[in-house]
Amino acid sequence: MNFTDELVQWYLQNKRDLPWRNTTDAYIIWLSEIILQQTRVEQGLPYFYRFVEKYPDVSSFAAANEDEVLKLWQGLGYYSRGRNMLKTARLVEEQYHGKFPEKYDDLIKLKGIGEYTAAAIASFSANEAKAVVDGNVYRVLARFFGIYEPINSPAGKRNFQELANNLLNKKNPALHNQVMMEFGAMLCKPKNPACGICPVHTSCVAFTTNATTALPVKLKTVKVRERFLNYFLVTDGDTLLMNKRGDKDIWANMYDLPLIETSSLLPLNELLNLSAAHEIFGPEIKITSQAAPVQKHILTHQRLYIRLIKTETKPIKLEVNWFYTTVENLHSLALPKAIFILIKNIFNL
DNA sequence: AATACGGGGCA
DNA sequence: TGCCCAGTATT
Repeated sequence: MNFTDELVQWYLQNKRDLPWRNTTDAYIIWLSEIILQQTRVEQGLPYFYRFVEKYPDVSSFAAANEDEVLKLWQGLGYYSRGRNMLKTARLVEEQYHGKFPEKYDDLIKLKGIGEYTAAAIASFSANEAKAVVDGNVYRVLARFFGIYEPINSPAGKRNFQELANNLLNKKNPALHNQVMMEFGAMLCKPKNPACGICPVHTSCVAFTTNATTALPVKLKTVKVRERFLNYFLVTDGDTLLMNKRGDKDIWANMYDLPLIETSSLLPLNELLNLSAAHEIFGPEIKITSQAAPVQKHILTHQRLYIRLIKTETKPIKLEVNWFYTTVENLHSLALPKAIFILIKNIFNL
């Protein structure tokens, strides 16, 4: 038996009894598929029952108002799904006279229905030969065939869809699609896959090369943190106040200036009214100038908004890592690029 | 081509 | 915490 035939046998013996598998009503399948987008079956199940009960057909859904739909959706997340459903129900009621479309090319045009959902509805309701590729299918294919191409790159998505299409059993697309997803959800799980009882593990590249935990590959979006760095330039022209940075943060052990970090860009007067500012300079701070406009500085994981505030007020208290140095001596201190840029024009560095 | 959009389960 | 879940729309 080949790969997919093995999985069909596994499926027939191990599948869950899920309510949307007992119908070919495109409307009911649509309900289930929208609810299950990025949502675990166990979490979506109670919502599915409530929606079917309240809106047994497209016409009743189309007659609902948005508040009502969103109330029923409450707690499920991704609320645009609910809003899009109402739009789609009304459009189907109008243009399809209440009969939910079953063809992929019609479905893909509807709000809230993308490639996956269109393929799912078309195959489950009318056995149209379209292969579904959801998170489960990505994982099963990446592992079994040992594909290291990222599943969330445009090229990767195309290639996995193409592979899924080639694998699709054209005689029974509905069964094939259910098999692939159920296998991924129940056995070839993201964590702790049950390879020991897997019917195809001897021919699975990931299993035989001990790479199940490495697959599928997913490009992680480097999440960029925003930080607002308010530096104070305390100088008489010949000396200035410096800070030696700690070893945990960016620019570890390098030198910058007295700093107040905020979680947003504060107006200058609000900044100077912070208790942090008062602790350093006392209640009366004389600002010479905001020496530079806010500078944007891009790091790999951080977006820094940096500004320099020049003051004549001497701090009433020095932090442990603060010290006065001469402008001459700046040449011997390791300054981050952003800090160097900030002060180079002031001291003709 | 990236990012926003949610809440929950799991290691 | 970080990852992932029967993805899609928007910028």
